[in-house]
Amino acid sequence: MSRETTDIRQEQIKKAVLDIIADEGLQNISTRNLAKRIGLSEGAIFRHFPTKRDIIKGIMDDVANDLIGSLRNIVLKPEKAEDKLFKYLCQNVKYLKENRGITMLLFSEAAHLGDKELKEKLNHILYEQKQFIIKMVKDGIKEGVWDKSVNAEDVAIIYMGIPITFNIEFVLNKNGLNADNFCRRMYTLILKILKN
Amino acid sequence: MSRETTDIRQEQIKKAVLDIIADEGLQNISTRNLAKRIGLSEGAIFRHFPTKRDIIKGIMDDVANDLIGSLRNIVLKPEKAEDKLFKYLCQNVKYLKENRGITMLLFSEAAHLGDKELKEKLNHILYEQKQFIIKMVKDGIKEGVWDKSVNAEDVAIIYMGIPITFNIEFVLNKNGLNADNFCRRMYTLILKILKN
DNA sequence: TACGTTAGTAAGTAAGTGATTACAACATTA
DNA sequence: TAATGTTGTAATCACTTACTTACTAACGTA
Repeated sequence: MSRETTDIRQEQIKKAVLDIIADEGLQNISTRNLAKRIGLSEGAIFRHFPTKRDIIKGIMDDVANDLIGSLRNIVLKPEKAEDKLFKYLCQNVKYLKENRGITMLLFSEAAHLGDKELKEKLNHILYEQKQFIIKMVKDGIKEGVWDKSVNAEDVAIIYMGIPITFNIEFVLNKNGLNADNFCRRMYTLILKILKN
Repeated sequence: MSRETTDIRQEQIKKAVLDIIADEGLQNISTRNLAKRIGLSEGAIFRHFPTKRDIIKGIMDDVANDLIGSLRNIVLKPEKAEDKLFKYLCQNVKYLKENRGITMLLFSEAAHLGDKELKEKLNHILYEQKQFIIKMVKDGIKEGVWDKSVNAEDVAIIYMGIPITFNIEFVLNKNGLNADNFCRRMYTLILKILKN
C-alpha cells in the first residue's frame, strides 16, 4: 500500500466504519474488516488510532461538529421561527438519512453503555439538539405566532422522537420513505401543537 | 446444580439476559456470563436452547405477547378513545421503564441487522403498535371528539417516538424521569394535534 | 547522501466467542 | 428394580476479537 499521512488515513478509517455499518451491519466493524475495506493491514489501523474506541470517539466528534453545526446555522439565522423549525426538521431528517451508519452507531453505543465517555458525548449531542428546539419554540412564542401556554421543553421531547422514528423506519424498511414528504407531514403536526 | 425442567430453565435464561443487559450492558450477554449468573455450566444453556439466537427470539416473542397483549387489552376496551389513548401511552411507557433491557435488546438487534427473522419480529411488534394507535385515532374521530382532517398514520408515527425517546432519556439519565408525569405531559401535546 | 521519522507489513498474542463433546447423576416409568 | 430419557458438568473445540511485535520501506531535510 502506498504511504499516506495519518490525517488522510484517519478520515479513511472513519469513513470505512460508517460504510461498513451501512451496508454490512454494525457487527462487522472489526479492525480486521476495517483494514480489509481500506486495503491496509490491520496493524496499520493502530498506527493511526491508538484503540478502536478512539475511532468511534472520532466519529462522534464529527457528528457533533457536522450535524450540530449545520443545525446551529439554521437556528441562528434571522428568520421567522416557523420557517426555521421547518428547515431544522428537514435538515435533521436529511442528515440521518444520508448518514444512516452514524445513527445506528450512536444508538448502539447508548445501548451498550459501559463506556462513560462515549455515553457522555451522545448525551451532549442530544442535549444540544434539544436546546435548539427549545430556543426556536420560545422565539416563535415571542414573535406572537405560537401558543405561549405551551411547554417548550415538552415540544422538544416530542420533536426528538421524529428523526429517531424516521431512522428506525428507514432501517427496518429501507425503500419506503421519502424524507421530504415525511418532514413536511410531521411539521404539520408539530405546528398544531404550537399554534394558538 | 439441582435439576430443573427445561421450561423453568428457559425462563431463568431469558430473565438472566435481561438482567445482564440492565446492569452490565448489552455487550455482556455471552453464553458464559449467562451461565455464570444463573449458576449453571455453559453447556447446560445449550441443553435448553439450541442456539443463543433462539434465546433472543424467545425474548422477542415474550414482548410480542406481553406488551402487545396488554396494549391490545386497552385498545379493545369499550371506553372513550380519549381515555384509551391516555392509558395506552402510560402503559407503553411503564412497560419500557420496567423492562429497560428489552428495549435496548430490540434496538440493538435492529441496529445490527444481519438477522432477517429477528428484524421481521421487531418490525411486527412496531407495526402492531402503530395499528393500535391508528385504530384509536380513527375511533376518536368517529366519536366526533377529534379533528377528522388529521392523518391517523402521521399521528401514529409521531406517537411512536414518545416511548422511544423516553427510553433513550431513561437509559442516558437514569434517575431523572417520572413515567407518570412524562406520559401526562406528552398526552397533552398529542391531544392538541387531535382536537378540533 | 546520510539519517531520523513516519507509514507500512506479516505474523503473532491473550482473551473471549458460541457451540460440542464425553460422561455422570438423577427422575420417570415399564 | 431395571431401563430409559433428562439435566447437569468439565473440558475443549474452532474461530474471532482488539491489539502488539519485529521488521522494512518510503519520506523530508540537513
